[in-house]
Amino acid sequence: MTKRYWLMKTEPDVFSFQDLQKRPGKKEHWDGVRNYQARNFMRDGMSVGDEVLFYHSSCDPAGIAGTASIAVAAQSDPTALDPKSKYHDRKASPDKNPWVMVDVKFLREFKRFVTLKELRETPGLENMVVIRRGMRLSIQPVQPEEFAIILKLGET
DNA sequence: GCCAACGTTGGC
DNA sequence: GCCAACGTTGGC
Repeated sequence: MTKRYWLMKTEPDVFSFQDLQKRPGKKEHWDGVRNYQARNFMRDGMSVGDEVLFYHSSCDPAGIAGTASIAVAAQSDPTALDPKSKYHDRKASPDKNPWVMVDVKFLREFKRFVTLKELRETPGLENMVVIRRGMRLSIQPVQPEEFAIILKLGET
């Protein structure tokens, strides 16, 4: 299977790229996704080895901190079944849990944080999902050409 | 803190 | 199955 590219959003106050780097094995479960479109990307699209732009949202400035990879493909998300979790879904049950998570592994921190403003201004990124008005999807596909352009921005 | 955009919920 | 109300996201 060919490698795919993704963008994954997180609020750095909750879980940042630096937090990921500090985790054992630099890996963490990407749990708590409760949107079907994002779930479908994880479940149907993501494979081990896919590369991810790690996006910080709801902060100033918003933008991409670095890259990660998919370490484990979609698996059942146990937080949906945990009444104590803030991601608990009362409609989910062990034999019918609609929610999945993947494991994400820290790959490389950019030399330079690439802001959303810069994404908007960079030729070749005009069709990126993340710059679309009103776009709230927390997991988005990224074109290989877009990924390459952003890598170059982050490393120079 | 504002508010536009969007997804979800629930009454009918 | 429609759609108004509501809640959330997230840039500014």
